[in-house]
Amino acid sequence: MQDRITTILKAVADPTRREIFHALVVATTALPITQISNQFDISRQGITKHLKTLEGAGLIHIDTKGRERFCHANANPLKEVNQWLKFYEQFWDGALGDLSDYLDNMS
Amino acid sequence: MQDRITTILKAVADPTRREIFHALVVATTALPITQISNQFDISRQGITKHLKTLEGAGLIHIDTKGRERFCHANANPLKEVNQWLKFYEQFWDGALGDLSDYLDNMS
DNA sequence: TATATTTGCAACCATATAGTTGCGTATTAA
DNA sequence: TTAATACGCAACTATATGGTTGCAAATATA
Repeated sequence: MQDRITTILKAVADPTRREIFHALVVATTALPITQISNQFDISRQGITKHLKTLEGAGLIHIDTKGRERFCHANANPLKEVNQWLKFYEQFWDGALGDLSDYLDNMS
Repeated sequence: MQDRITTILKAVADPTRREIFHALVVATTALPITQISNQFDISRQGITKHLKTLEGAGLIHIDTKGRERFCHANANPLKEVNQWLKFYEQFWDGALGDLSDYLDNMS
């Protein structure tokens, strides 16, 4: 199908998916799907689709217990993104917040 | 339209675009569009579309000189991705290459 | 046992995306 | 001046994506 890194990047490229992932990361406990979908404006099925994408990227794991399916985040795949980024670090300048950032945001 | 970080992530989520960006990053000189498209199997117009997406994300800049348009990379927007990642670093484990990575890749 | 809750599956829809081809135009070279 | 080169624009196609709804099945509760 596609690259692992591509799968991960596509997963986090969607803002809703990033929100879901974030909610799961900061949640102290694993959350069942309905409870997740209650936090969003889109339908449960919409959420389920996003969860599948996140699961496919390894960013969440789903645990079935009875009729409920508990989701918890796994940030490890992001290490791959971090590694991809690392190479380009030598090509960007300074720390965040310096002049070049200011100039970048002008355009 | 959409978030800056979303625009950047979507730009790099496509493998072809990552390749183009990489080629421009490692090129010592700015490259005209035709020369870029010669390095790929897709049409010049296909490349042009990708270049526009990259430009929209601020990852490249295009300089017109005569009939040619020279493209050069700008890695700075990746700092934003780096910053987004940073928060999740506390939730992943160890250095790259340790046991948990091995386990991540098993699934 | 009857009912309510949590979920998956499938079908469907609209739009975005990755790609193509054809054609016109500006610039450079012969 | 003619021909070749580099490019943008527009139209088009196929498929992916983000979202919906309806329905059936499994599990939990009354």
